[in-house]
Parts: sequence; structure tokens; C-alpha cells
Amino acid sequence: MKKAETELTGVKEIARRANVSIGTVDRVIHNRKGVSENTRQKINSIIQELNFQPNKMASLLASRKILNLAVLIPAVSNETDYWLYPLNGIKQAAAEIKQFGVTVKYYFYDLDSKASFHSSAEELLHDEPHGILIAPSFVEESISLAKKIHELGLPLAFINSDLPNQENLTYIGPELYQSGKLAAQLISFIIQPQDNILAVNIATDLENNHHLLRKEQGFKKFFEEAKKPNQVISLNINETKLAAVEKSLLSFLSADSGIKAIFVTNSRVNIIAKILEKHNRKDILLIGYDFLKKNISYLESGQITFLICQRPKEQGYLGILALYKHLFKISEVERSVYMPIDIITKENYQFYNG
Amino acid sequence: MKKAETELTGVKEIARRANVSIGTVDRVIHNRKGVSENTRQKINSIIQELNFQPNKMASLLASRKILNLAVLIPAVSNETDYWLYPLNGIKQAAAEIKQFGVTVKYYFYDLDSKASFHSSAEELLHDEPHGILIAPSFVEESISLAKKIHELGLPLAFINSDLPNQENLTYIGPELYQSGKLAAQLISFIIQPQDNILAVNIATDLENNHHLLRKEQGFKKFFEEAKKPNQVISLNINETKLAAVEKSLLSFLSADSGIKAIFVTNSRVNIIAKILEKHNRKDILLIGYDFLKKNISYLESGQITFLICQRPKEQGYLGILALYKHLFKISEVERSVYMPIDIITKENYQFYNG
DNA sequence: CTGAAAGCGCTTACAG
DNA sequence: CTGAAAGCGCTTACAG
Repeated sequence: MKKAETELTGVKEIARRANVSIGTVDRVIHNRKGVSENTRQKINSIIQELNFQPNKMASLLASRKILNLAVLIPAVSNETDYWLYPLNGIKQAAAEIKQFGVTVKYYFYDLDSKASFHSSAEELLHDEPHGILIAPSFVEESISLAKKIHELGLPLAFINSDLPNQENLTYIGPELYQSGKLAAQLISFIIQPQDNILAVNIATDLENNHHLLRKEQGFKKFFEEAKKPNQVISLNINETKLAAVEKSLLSFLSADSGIKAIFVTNSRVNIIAKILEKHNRKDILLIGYDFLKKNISYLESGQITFLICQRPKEQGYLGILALYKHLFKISEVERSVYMPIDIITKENYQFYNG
Repeated sequence: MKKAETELTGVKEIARRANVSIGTVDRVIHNRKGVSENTRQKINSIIQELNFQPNKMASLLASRKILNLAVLIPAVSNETDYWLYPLNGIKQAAAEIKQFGVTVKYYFYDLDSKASFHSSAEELLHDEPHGILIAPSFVEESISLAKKIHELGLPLAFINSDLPNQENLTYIGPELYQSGKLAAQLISFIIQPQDNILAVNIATDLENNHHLLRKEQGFKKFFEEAKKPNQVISLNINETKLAAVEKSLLSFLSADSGIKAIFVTNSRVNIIAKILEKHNRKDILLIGYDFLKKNISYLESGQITFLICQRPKEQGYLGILALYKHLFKISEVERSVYMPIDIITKENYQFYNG
């Protein structure tokens, strides 16, 4: 590596040309007041002429800014390791921007407890971060939090699921409707015209899980548009215990149900897989969501054929970077970033990394 | 953003504790000689104790290092816009590390001309870059270049295709064999036991395209392992003009060929799509590679069902970052990074970004 | 083998 | 409204 040539650039050169001190140049660069319109214009035109870009490193070093980001996401639980992936993406981003004086603090909540969301949110606000990343699983509580954050004038990034009409900086996550259509397309490749299909929502609190319904809508839309003769039957199961799910599912497993494919609208597809395995129903095509260890093992055994996955790791990574870019004014941030919809099978999961 | 607390850290604090000057501390940090074993040990133990991490920004700023990277890849041509994606990934990485004094210079070559590869390579070497990224399309020529680069002691990253037994820093690209297996799996979901399958290699110079054969091997292996009854017929077409390809293909389009699926081992799948469209053969399942505009339009029309794609943009992005991380000693670089194998259909291509 | 000083390209008080 | 000086946390010659 060679040395940079000592070019005549930077604040010094601007100051020299404008016949002012570098302090005044700095004031103009940052639009600080206390500069006469005259010298401001002179300096600005020199900046234009030189196509001057301030050296970010020098600027950061001199200003010694410290930026604290806060992350509010579900804890990795026994039931699901899904949140491990966004967390890993967040950690990767945090490691990369640590050198710029950015810290990231984590606040976890329990997906079964609105109270835990609330108390973590309180703690977060108390710590007065400069930017906030949230996975807004509980709609009401998240809207209330988003409003407080907006009042404080802080940038807010949503990942994984979006909230309508909020003043957030950005949303990074899936477009649900289209992923449902994709699931339908995959099933339609494989099943026969006379086969029936079951679309299953498994959630204790479907109210707070209307994103599942969006997927189901897309799913049904595909069959409608493609004018497929198959019948799509919906089933809502508001319990997540295996025995309860099995009980709900049982009548659809009889021979005369004609069900030859099951679409599970979330990552709980492994519960259905377990039940099908128990009943030795390898003939039913099973498709669901998310790159969880449990789901992968059923992909390997063939009980699950497709998993749809929307890069949870990348969501976390991009969410943090969006806050960083916004706060350091590095670049504009897009209002919505929709993740690619990945299809995972037995033959490509080895190379997927969340 | 608040100011960092004035902590007692950094070279100054180390110097103070060790009772030496910061110059000596710097010598120890960078393993420069000219320090007595005694003080070296003392300083090192203080570094350990303080868990000292040098401030990268200050270090970069003070040393004024300039790093020039060189990129040797195929030019975007009329025939294929594939190389636009790696180029975009490279540009994105270049933009991100520009602030650290890294420049990236591009040398393009024509995929139909070994001479153009040679002359671009000469030009590249003449410019004496500090690190080099290559898409080694021509095997012999690339090996020769890789050897020269190794003699110069410069780090070399390969993207898109690998060369065996070279002293390169890293390879970032697809694992070909497995993508062939995935293609076979997708086909096997859809076709019937009595159907035949055609595996087509289209390349003027198959010698230099043995990566196509790796995909074909994986493809055949799947049917073998899965004990599928389908017959897989291989066809090598060493011309790329439509008329020539059509002529080669024609006998396989007859009704008694029983061909119900065609696997094209590279991005030229759009040529086959055009021919099938002309002969009105919507009944033949077509699958091939790469997110090209031409291919996408056949995905839309339904003439192509699946495209397999291995994140060309990310390959370029990661390739540049690998060189940067290596040269700035930011982190270790993995010898081989295999891309996820993405499946693109009519229902998810909208959200794919290369 | 070691130290003292100058400097990287900015920002930040402080003084006028 | 403007300037001069000190400093961010390092690296780089130079002197001894």
C-alpha cells in the first residue's frame, strides 16, 4: 500500500482558497449558523468546484460521537430458534459498525407475554437510545411504543412484520401475500386435479397474527387465478400443543377427505410433520415456513417438502445498517425493503445460512 | 449522540502504564523490530490486560494507506446481462469501503476472446494493484495469471468459478454438483415415471466449460440415488446460435422421444425456451440457470418453470470484501464460500435482486 | 533500542 | 461573524 499523494484537497485547501479559517469551512459544511451569507456562498461554491466529500473517518474521530442503538426482539425460545437468525444478523452488523463508535443493546421479550414486551419497552425507553429496531409482534403494544418513539424524534426500524401507518424510518421483512402465492404454485406443480388442499393457521392468538391470514389469502388467490380445480380448505387451530393440534387435524387425515397437501402458514409446520409421521402419511405433501432446526430435520426425512424462508438473518443485518446509515447521514434509507422469498428443499438447505 | 467518556485507554494509557513512549507501544502493536524483549513483554501484557483494540479509523487516518484493488471479469454483453450482477455487487462493496481509502479498478474481457482476457490481464498486472478479484472463465489463462499473482505475493479472490490447486485467498461462488441435484429434485416432483428427461449443455467450447458437466453429474446422480425410473438423455450442443441449437434439438421434440423435461446446464436456457415456444411445446418442463432478463421473461410466460440462481451480486460483493478484510487484517477470510442455491419461479422473481 | 515531535483531516470550545 | 489552538487515537520519520 502506498501513501496518498499530498493533494490539495480537504478543509485546508477550501479554507486557503476562500481565504478563511478551517473553522469557518467546518461551519458551512455542517450548515451551522454564524456565517455571513457572503462567505457561506463563497465556500459552498468552492466545495462544489472541488467536489469535496468530507473524510468520514477523520470526522468521526474528531467528534468522538457515540451512538447507542436498541433492539427489541423476541427471545430465542425452546419452541422456536427462529429469532436466532435475526439476532445473528444484528450481531454481525453490530460488529461491523462497532469501529465507528456504535453500540447495540438488546432487549428481549417473550412471545407469549405482552407484559414482557411492555416491560422491555419501558427499559429501552429509559436507556435513551439514539435509534431503535423492533420486531413488532404485538400490534397494539407496538403501535403505542412506535408513537412514543416518534414523539421523541428517534428513528425506528421494523423487521419481520410491518405495522401500517406508523412514522417509522423503514420496514425490512417479508411481503406475506406473495409468499402464500408461491406456496400455492409449488403445491400446484405436484398435486393432481382431484386432490384437496388444507391451509392451516396454528396460533393461540390469531388476532395478533393476521399476517398468517395474508399468506392464506395469497395462497387461495393463486388457485383462483390459475383456475385450478382443487379445493382449498381452511383450518384455524388456536392451540400449539401437539395433542391439541392432532385432535383438530384428525378428521382431515381420513381417506375420504381427499387431502393430499397441507400448507402451514408459519414455522409450526414441524408440529404437523410430527403428526403426519406418526400416522405414516408420507403421501401428503407438506409445506411451511422458516429455517428452524426442527423443520430442517423433517426436510431431511422427507416429511416436509418445501420450506419458505425470508432471510431472517439479513433482516436483522439490514435493519441495524439502516439505522446507522440514517443517523450518520451516509445514505437515504428506503421506506420498505421486501426480502426475497427463498424456497428451501432437501437438496439446497445445506447452503442456506438463514 | 453524546461524547465518549474520556476513558483511560488507547496507546497513551498503555504507554503511561509501561512507562515508555507511544512510539514504542506502536512498535509492539505492529510487531515491528527494534524493541527489547523486556519492554515488548511488558507492553504486551498490558495490552492483554486492557483488552486493547487499536482504533481502526485513527490508524487508517494516520497511516494514509491507499489500497488499489483490481477486478477482472467478463464484460456485460448483448448475449448475456449476467455479469451485470457481480459488477453491481462489486460496485456496492467499492462504495462502502471507499471511505477507507480503497479504490477499485475494472478490467473487462470478452467471453468469446481469450486474447481479450490476456491483454486485460497484462494491463492489470502493469497497474500493480494490491489485491485482485478474478472470474476465471478461461482455465489455462487464469491458471497462468494466478501463478504470476502468487509470485507477486498478492491476494487473489475467485468468483463464479473455481480453479483447483491454486494459491488463491478465497473462492466465492456456487457448488455446482449440488445445484444439479436440486434441478433434478425439482423436475422429479413434477414429471411422471414414464417421462424422459433431456440434459443439455450449450457451449462452443465445452473444454473450458467443464463446470457444466459437474452440474450434469449432480443432476444424474439424483435420479440414480432416488432410484427414479426416468431416463436422462445427455445432449451437448457446441453452438449457441438459435438455428444450430434448434437443429440439434429437433429430433428430441418428436412425440415418440418421450421427453417431458429439459434441464439446461447454464443461462442459455432462454434459447431452448424460444425454440419450445416456437414449436408450441408448453408441455415440456424447462429448467435452467441464472437471473437474466431474457430468462425472466420466459419465466413470466411460463415457458421456463424454474431458474436456479446463485446470487451473482453477492459473489461480487463478498469477493471485494474478502480482499479488503484480508489486506486490512480485519478478519480471517474463508478459503471457500459457497453461495446458497436459490430457486426462482414466476411467483418469487419479483423480490429477487440478483 | 527508545523518545519527542509532527501530522493524518477533521471538530470543538474559546476568544475576540 | 471569524480565527487560532488544542485534540481525536493513531503512525511516521528523525534524532539520539
